[in-house]
Amino acid sequence: MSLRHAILGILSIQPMSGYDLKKVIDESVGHFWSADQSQVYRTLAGLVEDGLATRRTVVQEERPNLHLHSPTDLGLAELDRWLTSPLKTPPTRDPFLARLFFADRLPPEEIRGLLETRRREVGEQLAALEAIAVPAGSADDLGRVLRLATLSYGISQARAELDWLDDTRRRLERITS
Amino acid sequence: MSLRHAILGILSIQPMSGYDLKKVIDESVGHFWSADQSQVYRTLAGLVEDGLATRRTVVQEERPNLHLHSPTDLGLAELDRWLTSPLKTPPTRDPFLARLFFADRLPPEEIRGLLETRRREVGEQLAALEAIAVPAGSADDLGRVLRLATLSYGISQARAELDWLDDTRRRLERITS
DNA sequence: CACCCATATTGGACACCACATATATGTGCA
DNA sequence: TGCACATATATGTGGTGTCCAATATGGGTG
Repeated sequence: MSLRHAILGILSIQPMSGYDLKKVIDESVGHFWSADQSQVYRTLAGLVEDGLATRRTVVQEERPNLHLHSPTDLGLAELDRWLTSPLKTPPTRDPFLARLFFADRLPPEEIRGLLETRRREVGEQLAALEAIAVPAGSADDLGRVLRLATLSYGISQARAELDWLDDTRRRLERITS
Repeated sequence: MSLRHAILGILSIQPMSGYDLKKVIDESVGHFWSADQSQVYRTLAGLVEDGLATRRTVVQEERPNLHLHSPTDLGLAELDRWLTSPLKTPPTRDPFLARLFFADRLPPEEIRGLLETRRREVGEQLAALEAIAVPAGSADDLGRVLRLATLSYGISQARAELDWLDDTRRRLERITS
């Protein structure tokens, strides 16, 4: 369960509501983490229940009330504990590769279609990553450098995949022609 | 739920028991798919229940009975349907990047530690991929080419990540020195 | 006026999966 | 004798997550 920690991390930068959190997750950390809206609220409730965060209700007259969440000292300690705990890498599980593995059941043009669709998707993904703006800051701001690094990770993986797609397409053409 | 389809795919190549299936998954498709043992049996039971596979019991005197599973025509049809159905790419969810994103809470040497640990892991992963033997076959066997492609995917992604790790480490050293 | 969108939170149902544990037995090693 | 390991299947439990839908209201567009 790392959504707890991702949320604690975001709240440690800026206290916010579940609604804001969902938006920040989609926009700022969406390239390496995602969360369902209802899961955000449930996780937030769990954090409060476990004493890792506090909830402050802000009454809004024209809107539903806002629940601003902040990490407690316990929450920040848990965040730091997580940051240095041994990390168990989740097993890769890639439906695209799964299909490609069994794709010899398909006619060659369908296989080409699989690769072309993937090329389009990865291209779009790459464009999206390159469009993400990281707030300006001094070049030696550690936080900024780290956030840029997570972005460039995605970009370099996407580029490598495009190269691989070219290679693979070429190899397939050689044997299906 | 794609485990169903991965299992149907494997069974379409060779009927086998849940026990064998678990081994094949770990050894042959482990670089892009994994499955818990109990999940394999449950999924297999589900496939039989839904008429996508049949179970043939092979009585063994000195061992527990073997349940050999084969896909039915319906199962093969479902496999082919899945192979060409629109593929929804699951959101990436990378705990390592999540940590790196918030790692400015840590002292610089801990951040270096994160990167070094990752470097070792990716290096091991790369070595494991390069060690996987793909059964020999003619160079124009479509299935073989596709299976090699899924392997080379993992290899190219791992290499790109090693390059990125070098870059990132260099950038961090420049600002924390 | 009707409709959709944005704001904001919550709950039910269900899927999938991991972890632990149970059962049964043969082989080989110390 | 005892232990671990391989073969082989199955269940219980709980955690994490998605999908869908309900609720409430203001603002903008057709």
